[in-house]
Amino acid sequence: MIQRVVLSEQVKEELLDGIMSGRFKPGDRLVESQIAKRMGISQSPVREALRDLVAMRFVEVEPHKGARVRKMDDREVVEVYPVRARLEELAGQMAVERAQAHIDDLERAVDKMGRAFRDRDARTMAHWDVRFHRTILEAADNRILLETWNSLMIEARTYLTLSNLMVRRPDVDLTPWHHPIIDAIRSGDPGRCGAEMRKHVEDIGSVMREAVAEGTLDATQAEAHDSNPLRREAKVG
Amino acid sequence: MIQRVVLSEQVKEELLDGIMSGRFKPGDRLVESQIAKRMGISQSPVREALRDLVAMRFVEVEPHKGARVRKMDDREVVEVYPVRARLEELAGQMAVERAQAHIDDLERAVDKMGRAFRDRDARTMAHWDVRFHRTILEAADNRILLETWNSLMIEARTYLTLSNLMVRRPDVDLTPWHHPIIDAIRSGDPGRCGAEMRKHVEDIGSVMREAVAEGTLDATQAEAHDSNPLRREAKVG
DNA sequence: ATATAAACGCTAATCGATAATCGTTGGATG
DNA sequence: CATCCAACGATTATCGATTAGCGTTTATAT
Repeated sequence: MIQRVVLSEQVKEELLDGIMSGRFKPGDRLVESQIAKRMGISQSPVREALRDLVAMRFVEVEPHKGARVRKMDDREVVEVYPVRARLEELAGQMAVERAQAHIDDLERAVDKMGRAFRDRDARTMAHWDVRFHRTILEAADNRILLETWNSLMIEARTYLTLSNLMVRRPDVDLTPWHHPIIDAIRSGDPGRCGAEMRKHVEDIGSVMREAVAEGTLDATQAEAHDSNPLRREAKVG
Repeated sequence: MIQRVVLSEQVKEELLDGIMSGRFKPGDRLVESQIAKRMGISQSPVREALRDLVAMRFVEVEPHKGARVRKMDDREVVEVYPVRARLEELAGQMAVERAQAHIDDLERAVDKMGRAFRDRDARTMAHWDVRFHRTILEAADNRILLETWNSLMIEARTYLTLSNLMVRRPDVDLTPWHHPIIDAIRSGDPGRCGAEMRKHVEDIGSVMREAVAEGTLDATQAEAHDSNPLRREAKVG
């Protein structure tokens, strides 16, 4: 069997895609042996992939009990925004100068986001939304900052946010919220840019706080999760 | 063989202790088979432990080449402080109220820190220093914030900082730098507390920038690392 | 002496099998 | 009928062995 990269890496990608696409829903069990059989490999690489996903916080395992897709509880959904806000504030301040060269990228991302909104395609929208933010994070040119931000599972969370919003407030489009940031970058003022970034993220945080208050998150997120194992026990493989 | 926790977890602790204590130095190879043999177990749990440590960024692996203790390069040493500063600023703001109940803990930590300084014991000093900060992070009562902060390997970095400083500026004691934070908490003013936290971390960042500029970090850190494998190839096991 | 190629040794990556552990099910007992 | 306990089935955790990849060294030729 010819392979360009290590198997565990391929498995990780596969599972990640499954989680991000919603094929595996929060609470679904990820049984090593079943995944291994389905992919025609042994358990070891699957196990390693799962461990990686645990580190990335997409999956949780209990020793001797197994792995399941992690459910973001309400608390966590809300708690991430203050953290993100401060990180992106810093990024905005640091990035202003270097981001000038990427204004085209940023505008294109916003454009794609708008199209995706009109297509009611939350997944694509999340993709470009994250791309927008990541562009600025990268321009900040601080590896630790970027890695820290990446560790927050922004893409998965953004997808959740947007798909929830698309159901709950079908007419609200977050796309234009990005324009003040681009303007701030154009102005070249680090303080302003940081402030806009922070405000932007905090505003999204407010939106999510509403969603949690209304209790619409679970519905959007996990039809899958059910604490009663007799009624539903998702087996994936 | 009776065991209370999974083997891979024990291995992880063992290796972590080795890294933190400096028994394994940056650049040292961590050979699965040798560690396994030394601990009298098979390679699998060792492998898993290494993967975990990679996720924690204490170790790096190249496919088919193996694992080695990760070296913090100068850039990374400096880059972490702005990030930490913003996270702790947020923590300070959020924690003010709840931290009131922990002022005793904070003062005790500072006290222990001071004693450790007089004993020239950088390791203990780092321990209590981190404990001080972690107390505030926990009081902020935001799991994501705490996890994010934890992911920055603060303890290892602080140890590096303090042991470097102890050599380079034997008379400089960072302990009193913590008092303004305690005062700020006493005042109950979130803005002030956040500001003090941020300033504190940024000040330490400045100290480390100096260290890097003077090029004294490598000496403190890794006598071990040597890019020429013919001259030195650390084998651990 | 230098450059190129083949072969070797070391180590990680993967495999297939076994042991350990958990939750449940079914039966025995009161 | 309710309760406790033992055995079972499912799944993970670990093992020992095999396969594959990389780096170096040795062999060969120029």
